[in-house]
Amino acid sequence: MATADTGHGRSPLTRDRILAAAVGYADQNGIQALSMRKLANELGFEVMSLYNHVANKDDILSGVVDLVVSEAEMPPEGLDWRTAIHQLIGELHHALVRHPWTTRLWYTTSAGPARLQYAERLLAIFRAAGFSVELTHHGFHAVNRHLLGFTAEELDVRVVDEDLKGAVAGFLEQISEGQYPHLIEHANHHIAHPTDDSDFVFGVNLILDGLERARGN
Amino acid sequence: MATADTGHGRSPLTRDRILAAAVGYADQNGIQALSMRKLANELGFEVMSLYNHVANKDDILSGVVDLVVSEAEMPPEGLDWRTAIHQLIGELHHALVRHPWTTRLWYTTSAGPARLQYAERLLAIFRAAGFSVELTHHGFHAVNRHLLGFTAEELDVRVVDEDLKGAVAGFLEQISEGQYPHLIEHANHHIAHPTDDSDFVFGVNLILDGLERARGN
DNA sequence: ACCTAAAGCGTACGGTGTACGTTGTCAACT
DNA sequence: AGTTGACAACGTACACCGTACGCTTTAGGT
Repeated sequence: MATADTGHGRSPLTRDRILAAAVGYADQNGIQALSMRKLANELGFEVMSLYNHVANKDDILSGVVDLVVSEAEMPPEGLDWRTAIHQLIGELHHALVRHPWTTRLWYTTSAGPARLQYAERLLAIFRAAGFSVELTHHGFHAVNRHLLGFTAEELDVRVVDEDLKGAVAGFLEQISEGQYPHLIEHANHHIAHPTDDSDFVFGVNLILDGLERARGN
Repeated sequence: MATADTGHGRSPLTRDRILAAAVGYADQNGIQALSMRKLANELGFEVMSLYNHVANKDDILSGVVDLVVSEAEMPPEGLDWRTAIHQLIGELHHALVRHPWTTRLWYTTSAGPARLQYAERLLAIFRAAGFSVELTHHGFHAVNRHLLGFTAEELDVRVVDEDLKGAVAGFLEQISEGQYPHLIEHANHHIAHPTDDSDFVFGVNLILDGLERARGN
């Protein structure tokens, strides 16, 4: 036989197989629907067998986030620093959008190798561009916040989708005629100009421009 | 008797009392420890009695977030727009820090009146300052991202607290000697310069400066 | 004094994560 | 070739979760 098996006619369980199945399940049914039982069932094993390969559910959650992050390609060396940053977090942004449930897991899971590598690279780009440790610190966090926050809000709005006009504008007008005029204006802007990648880029440039001016050039 | 009671010697349950107790419990034990049973026990009632005053647990979670947001005082009218924004989100920042579990609930709960009022006010300040709908849109989201992201990261780091040196720097050096030099530099910066409100303000100004330049003055 | 509507109570159901003891199946060694 | 030991898979069991539903108690209006 080509692969080892357990005698039940299926290849053995693996941490990687478990994590991959978890990502697939979360993509399909949402992260809140993911349970150890359902995941085991998906894989054709019993629940407790998973625990031979992962420590616990938190371990799985941290693992899947890292797996998603690892989908983002690192930019090539030698790029202009602004281009490098745009490429780096653009890649990550797309990975997060492909797996929308990742953002809400970001701050509650521990960082794996892929996330550490991403952070290392982002910091390295700033430093190589001549920014001080101080400004690099601010830039790193600002870019991170933008990445996570933008993606979270984008997906927040996307959930409502077509119901935006009915649910938001209608809801607001119903709650109190004219009490939230700017909120209605804002909602209408969302309807007229759906969020896209150019909004993401705009936010990044807001930060990068500010950093450049902060170091005085 | 001064207040109506149920004959068991305690005043009747109320949505507000439930929400207040939930905030207290979450402050004490963390939001993940909050269950309907524990909350009922805290209040001296049985679980199902809560459901006479709140729709379900999600309703409670949305309610407590709104209660926390309502702690933030609105800035007085007539302020310089930048000062108004700094005051508004500074207040909100402090409210979120007082109840650290709020940030992770932000994007998963539905907005109540306090949150709507906050959004309305923030948008109004931008518009009154003469920003276009378009730039107001970007500004609103950028400031929001900063507020939520900064607070989340700040609390993330605070959890590790004293162990920062041992857990982060030590951990990284152990994982691989010199593989993450910039990450170590970054961690050391965190140790040497603990995050404080000036970092928060720096991030806000990065955004506001960028917006001002974007409209061309 | 009676009736009614609301609030509190208790039980029960289907789900969760995971500890623990048992069983089966390989790999290595005698 | 036979034995043994490690380890993966299994199944049961436990404590907990959110909440549906029916019953009991209470307060207020007549």
